[in-house]
Amino acid sequence: MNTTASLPPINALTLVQSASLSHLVADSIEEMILGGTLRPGVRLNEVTLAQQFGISRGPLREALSMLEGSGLITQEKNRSAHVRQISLAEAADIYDVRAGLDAAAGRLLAQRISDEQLQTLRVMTSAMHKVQPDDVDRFHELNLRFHDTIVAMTGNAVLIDQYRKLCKLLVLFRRRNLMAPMAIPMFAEEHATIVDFIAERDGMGAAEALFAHAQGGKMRMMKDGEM
Amino acid sequence: MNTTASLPPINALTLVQSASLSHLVADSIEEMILGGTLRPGVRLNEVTLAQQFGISRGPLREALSMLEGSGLITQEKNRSAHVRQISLAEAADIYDVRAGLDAAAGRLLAQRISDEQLQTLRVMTSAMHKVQPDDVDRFHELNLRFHDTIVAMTGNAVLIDQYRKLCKLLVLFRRRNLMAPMAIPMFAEEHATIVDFIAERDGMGAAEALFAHAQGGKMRMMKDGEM
DNA sequence: CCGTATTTGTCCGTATGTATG
DNA sequence: ACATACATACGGACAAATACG
Repeated sequence: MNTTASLPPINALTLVQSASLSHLVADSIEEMILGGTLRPGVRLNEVTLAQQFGISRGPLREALSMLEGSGLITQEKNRSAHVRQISLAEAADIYDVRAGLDAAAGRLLAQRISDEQLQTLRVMTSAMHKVQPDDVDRFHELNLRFHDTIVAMTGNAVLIDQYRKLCKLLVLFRRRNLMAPMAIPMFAEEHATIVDFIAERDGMGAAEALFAHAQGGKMRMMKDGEM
Repeated sequence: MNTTASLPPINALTLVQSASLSHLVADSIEEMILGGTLRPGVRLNEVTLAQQFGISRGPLREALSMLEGSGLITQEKNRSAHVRQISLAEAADIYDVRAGLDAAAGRLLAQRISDEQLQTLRVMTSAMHKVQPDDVDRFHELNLRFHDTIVAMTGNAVLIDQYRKLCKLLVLFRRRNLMAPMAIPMFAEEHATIVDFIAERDGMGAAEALFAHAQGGKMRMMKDGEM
């Protein structure tokens, strides 16, 4: 039992006892970062954070160690931890790696996709075709889900893990993913093409299409960055 | 000052003050794992380890948290940490992801390689052609270095980081990388082909060749595993 | 299956050195 | 140069879970 007051902290850390406190807190901080409560560059004071969560410094420091490993925060010796800031150049690097993982996922999935999975992808692409041309947010969400689904369908836990970690990092990049409304139909069309390659079991074609598709996204991001 | 004895522990943790104790210890444990001092499956007792390093449990637990994040150890609540064991299926997954990163690296490098870098790669491939057919270990080392060099030459820090983490994980796979001596010339030839693609700035060709090359390695590994 | 020993998870107090205004 | 805030690390403590005989 806690000897301290342990009033209901920021998030409900209770209820789940399957994971250790440090894991719970790490997940909680991660949510706060990804959700925008803790913005990039924000300083993370150990005592303050520990008090907010109603825990001691020990588990909190362990949580910070984990978060540093996943790249969500940075730590320098004897200096406070900070929520990581991703520069334009770093974001470009992440985009490139993610493109590589996208391509790998497509290639692998083309070797092993089931009819049912294919059906799911088809439903997703048709849904994207129906998005209102000005509903950029909606399309952006569907786009992320489409690519995540392709990765998830490979069943490769290592790939899924790495891919999602990269996606999380991109949230730390300051610029919002601006997508020109007129680019939406083209994007939807590219998705359909990708699914076609996978359906034909053309791993190479799928990989190429996915990489090019991702590179297109990167280019738009870079262009925004220069402005 | 240390109030404890702090006799020279297993490794020399002193001298470097740029990183925190937990980082130093994490690196040290990582070395012990990769070097074979700590074999897969070995139980890691907190107090014992802490005593061996001459530190307290706090920093040691932080180090373990980091190592869990990089996949070198596993932790379950209320149970000792263990050096991770990689199953055949997991190794296969890792091989696939690494193949994807290899392909991505080749594709990126084809876009930006310098003449000097190209020269370096050519030297490496010619060195591989000259390896004695029975010197499997030597070739294996050159092989790892060749691929690491391609990745490193991209200058993409994220890619380099992920790639090397995956390579480390494969060390935890129990089976040694058996390579049939007769396969060596073929491997060397494939490397030469890959460099040719990169030299021609054919990113797609390089990616395909690298992925196929890596898949070949995976196949041999899987076959050994089944025996 | 039970009782005991071990080990982890967590907290607290404290000392020390490093950064910051 | 000084004071304050803070991170780093130590050590002791104890409950609870686990491992063991």
